[in-house]
Amino acid sequence: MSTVTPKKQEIIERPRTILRVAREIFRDRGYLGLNMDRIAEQMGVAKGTIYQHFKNKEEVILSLVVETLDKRIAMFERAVVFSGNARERMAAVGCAAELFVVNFPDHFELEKVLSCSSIIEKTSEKLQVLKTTAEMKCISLVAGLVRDGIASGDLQLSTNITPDQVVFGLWSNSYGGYSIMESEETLKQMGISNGYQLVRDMNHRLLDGFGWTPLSTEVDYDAVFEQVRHEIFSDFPKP
Amino acid sequence: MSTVTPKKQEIIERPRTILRVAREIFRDRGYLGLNMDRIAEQMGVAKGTIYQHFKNKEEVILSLVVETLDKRIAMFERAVVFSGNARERMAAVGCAAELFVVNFPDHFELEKVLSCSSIIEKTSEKLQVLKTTAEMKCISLVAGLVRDGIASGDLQLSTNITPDQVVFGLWSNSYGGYSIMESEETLKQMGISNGYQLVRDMNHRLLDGFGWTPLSTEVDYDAVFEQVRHEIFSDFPKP
DNA sequence: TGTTTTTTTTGACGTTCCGTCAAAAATGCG
DNA sequence: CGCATTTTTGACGGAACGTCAAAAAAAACA
Repeated sequence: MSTVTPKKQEIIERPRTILRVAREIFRDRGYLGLNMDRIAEQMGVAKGTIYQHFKNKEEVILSLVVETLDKRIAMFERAVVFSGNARERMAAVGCAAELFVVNFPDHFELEKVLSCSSIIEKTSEKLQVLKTTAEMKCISLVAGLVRDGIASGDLQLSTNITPDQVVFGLWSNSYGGYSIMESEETLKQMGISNGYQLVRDMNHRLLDGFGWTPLSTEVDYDAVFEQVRHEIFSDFPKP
Repeated sequence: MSTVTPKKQEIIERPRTILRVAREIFRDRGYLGLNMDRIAEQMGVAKGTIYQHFKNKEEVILSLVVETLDKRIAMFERAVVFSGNARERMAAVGCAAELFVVNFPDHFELEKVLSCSSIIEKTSEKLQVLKTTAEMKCISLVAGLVRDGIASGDLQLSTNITPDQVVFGLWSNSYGGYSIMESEETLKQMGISNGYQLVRDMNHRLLDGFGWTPLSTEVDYDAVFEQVRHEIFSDFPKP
């Protein structure tokens, strides 16, 4: 017999509470300011209690990332059904990706922490799979658009290039661009004022390089971007 | 009067020794295995001695990065004078960048550690400038090639795009690509076997997107890559 | 309701690593 | 050689991680 006593309920909700508090601390005090004692203190429980839900600090970090990845999936799913041709829908995904980065800035920071050597190794296989699965979900959504482009005849890929590889290119470019943008000093010295716009442009140029019509030199995809932002993502603050 | 006693000499050489030992430890035991006590032990000196040359652990990391950045500059300088048109010389730089990543794998790891929030803030302004300067040197070398392309008429940039922005695109794409490649699981699931080749291809496509002739669809830049590797970088192990 | 069993919480503890600093050792100079 | 200066040392305080036996709370039972 399993009745849900208030106590049980509290325990069930605890992991989410821990993550909520952890994210707040990370936002306010950065990675170095985020520690298990602080989470416990902020929650009004002892440290040992946290360790009943998370094996270690790294699992807290990874869980935060997975949590936000799910939000990104939801945004991508909204974007891919934008009404327009394949390249326009791809621009819609670009809009989703940008809004995601702007609205969940801690996600990107946390991803970078995870990417440091020997951090992810401390986490459980199960949680790692959760992350990879979420990533693959995003990738397959975008790859679907590439296939749509091929199906509609707007894109012809040479035989040695797969849709996944095109996705890899877009992902590389975006991930790299957003990473480099973090170093404001470098950006300033390069005379770049609007990094987001630039990442967008580079993605367009990349797709142009594959000959995916209509080319960005023929169509104003920035207009599409604005349209997507208003029609689909009006619930997100403007960048 | 300043005679160089053996003792003085030893002290002068110490910073380099520290970095050499630190790099060895990092290679062997990763970031978490690299600590000040270990460096001291490995060198046969007390920990306090290390702190006479480096303010803290973060400065050791940053110094390692600057040290390797200088090697990258040297490689880029060799690449840009490859005999060929501007796009071929750009391919030569791509070859240099790839050989650098392959031959100094710890550099990339260290860069990622540095990019974690609140790490770089612990280092001195002076050292940070050293890093930015080294980066800018690489950027300007590549930007020079873009200008060469424009000068020779092979590339026409729209008025709202600067050479530096093109460099930003190549850099984003490469940095992002190499980062994503670290996660072998994701790569495998995407069915990507040769990540380096892919990064190369994406860079070519990006430049194609800018209409920089001769396009990669017309010329086999992989052949140029091989030529550069043999003629200029024969002293580096094959990838 | 009172007692016993099970579950949950606690926080002191051992450990690791950082960065410091007063004392000790080594060096250089007259 | 003796003394002043420079350099080295490693014990120490502090911060954070993760553990675990003991205490407290909750649940089960009578």
